[in-house]
Amino acid sequence: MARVAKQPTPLPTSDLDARKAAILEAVVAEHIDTAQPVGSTSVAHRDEVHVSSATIRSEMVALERDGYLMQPHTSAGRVPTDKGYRYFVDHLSSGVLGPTQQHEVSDFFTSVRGEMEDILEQTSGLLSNLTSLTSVVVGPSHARASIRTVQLVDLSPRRVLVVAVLSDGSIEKRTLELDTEVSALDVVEASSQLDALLLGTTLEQRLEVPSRDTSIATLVREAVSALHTSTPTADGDQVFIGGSSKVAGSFDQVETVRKVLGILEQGLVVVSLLQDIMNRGLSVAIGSEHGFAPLSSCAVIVAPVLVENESTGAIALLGPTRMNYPEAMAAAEVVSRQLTKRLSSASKDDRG
Amino acid sequence: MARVAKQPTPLPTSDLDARKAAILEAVVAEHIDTAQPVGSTSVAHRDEVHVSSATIRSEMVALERDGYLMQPHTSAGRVPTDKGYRYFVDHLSSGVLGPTQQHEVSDFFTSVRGEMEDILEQTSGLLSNLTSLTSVVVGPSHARASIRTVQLVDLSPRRVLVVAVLSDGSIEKRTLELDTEVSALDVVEASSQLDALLLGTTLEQRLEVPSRDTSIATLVREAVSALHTSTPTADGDQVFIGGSSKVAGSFDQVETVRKVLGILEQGLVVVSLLQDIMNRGLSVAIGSEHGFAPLSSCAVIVAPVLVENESTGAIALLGPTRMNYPEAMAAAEVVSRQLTKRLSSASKDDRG
DNA sequence: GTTGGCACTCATTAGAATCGAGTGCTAACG
DNA sequence: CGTTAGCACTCGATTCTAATGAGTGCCAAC
Repeated sequence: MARVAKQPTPLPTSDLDARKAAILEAVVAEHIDTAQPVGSTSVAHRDEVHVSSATIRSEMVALERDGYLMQPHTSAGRVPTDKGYRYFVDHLSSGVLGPTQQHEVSDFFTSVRGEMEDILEQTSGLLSNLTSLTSVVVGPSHARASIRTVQLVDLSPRRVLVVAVLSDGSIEKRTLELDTEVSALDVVEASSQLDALLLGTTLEQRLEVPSRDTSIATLVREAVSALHTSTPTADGDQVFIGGSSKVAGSFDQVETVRKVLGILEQGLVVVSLLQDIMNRGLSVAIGSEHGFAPLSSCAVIVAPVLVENESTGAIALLGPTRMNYPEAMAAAEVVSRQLTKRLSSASKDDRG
Repeated sequence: MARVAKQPTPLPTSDLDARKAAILEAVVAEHIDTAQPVGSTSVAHRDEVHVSSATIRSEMVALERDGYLMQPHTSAGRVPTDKGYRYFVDHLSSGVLGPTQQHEVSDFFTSVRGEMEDILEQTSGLLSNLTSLTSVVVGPSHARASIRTVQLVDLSPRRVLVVAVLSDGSIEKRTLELDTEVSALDVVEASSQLDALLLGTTLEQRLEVPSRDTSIATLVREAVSALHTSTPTADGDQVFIGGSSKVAGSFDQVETVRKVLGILEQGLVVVSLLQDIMNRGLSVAIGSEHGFAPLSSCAVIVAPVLVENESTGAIALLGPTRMNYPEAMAAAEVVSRQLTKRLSSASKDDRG
């Protein structure tokens, strides 16, 4: 009972002796390179271990028995299982970005300009370029940001635009379609009432609006309720997907490509998948680990994007389970750090 | 030597006799259905023509000689060439949407709510659903819209947000990163100066800004220049792409899928392609017609979206050259009309 | 415990035979 | 003269078989 409280059985599934680990590493690395089942001799020719192929073979049957490897069919090489990749990721891989790529990242972050949305979108492209994987960037949520200013703009006698500027620099807008015409003066008056009313609140806060019946009061009420209604599409979150064409380079079954793309099209599904992975404290979800069947041949790498030490956004990489984990994880890690830095410096002294 | 003058002659390439046309139609229709080369007997069994397969064969050699059909190899059926599709589109296809789809469209447009961007994005999804093709929706340009309001919002002592509301309800924002701190009062003052200065102008108009050296004047100057700088990403145009997963369903070569997706990722390329097609007065560009080699196995259907009788936006469908033209063209046509109607009713009485 | 040797497995490849969809040609027919 | 039935022919696709060889598991020897 000392430290042998695993499952019901005390099999030391989480630790392999050094040689098994080395062999597993070799198999995974080789398979990532070649996308082919790898045999005992190819492992012997690498320099992770220096034993004969026969020895490797006998170790491999052990690794297969314990669920780290599998054979597509008798007399084929071995392929890592999800569990095998998991061990590789947890114990073995320690990737650093190549110097070229390091440069690419720092060049990017020193030169990128413009609004947050643009930066996030371009970051997504950067990640995808670095790794040849599809990337997902979820922008920081605006839920916490408070309202700095609200303004009404009359576009036409019956159409009024509500524009709210939040403390994080983002903007929410809603168009009101009115039943009756309003005068420009009423709009101005309602606008300043609104501004006073909402200043400092967040979009999530519900608040009591005096329900008088003047046209100005009606206008104010409608504007408030419109602002508090989230838009039908993205739930306030901004999702940027980069390099979806990379999906087609990752799988050779066109049907798999179609499925994965179909999922990527549903932004909300992707966001909640990432949320789920992060909630479970993972940074990598391999194959069946994320419990999302249509993506069972994919692995997802997630890294949080912190603002004021809270994780509000995320960057993710999506690719086949046989992706280059060290490289991809390193890329995600460094980009996440840089992006966090960028966003923090932008928000560190906001006037809430 | 009587009528044996083929090439440099006034051959009536643009008109086929009725039977040839019927046969061509049958071949195209069948090939759209089956994606296979179609033989003389399958044509004979359809009811476009009622002649024997032998007759059809001899007509087919003529159609092939004239470039409407081609054989992948001897002893295979015929496949339409781009020219064949072109004839089909110009002379033969006359599609109407099925009643179910008509309903889907009108339901959509009666129930869709929200901001322009959301509507455009959802329209893109609708089109893609209707046709099983990838759709591109290019939002109306804001170039013509005049400024209704400009406001400065101080986010932090050194960061000021410029928010411009345009007459079409769209918003442009720029963040200014200042070298020196500015007071909240200065921001307010600059804001009202800006508003007065820019009201009624468009983003394209360059205007003289008095270059005094007060901190307020500097702020105003920077704000104006920021607004006049277009964002690095989309050139003011908004592009919405829907159903990119449909690409994977349209081609069975994964490499083709990758190429097409790669192009779709470059929004600007797509937009200029659509522009080019429309400039040439086409509504359909088939295969090599659009002169864009990477998409030579694709056809593009474009329909303008009019605002105040000017074409400022566009909707497009992209698919394999063997797409269902009648259906796709009908869908593009009706959605374009509905969208135009929607946008016109929204802007018809804007206060410029 | 490690290794070389060896028999065995089985997907993949190559080649040969066959099939058959579809053609082009020709002769007969109305 | 246009249309059609008949027929020989072509050639990709399919099927089958045999050969290949990468890779394994086992065992005996080191």
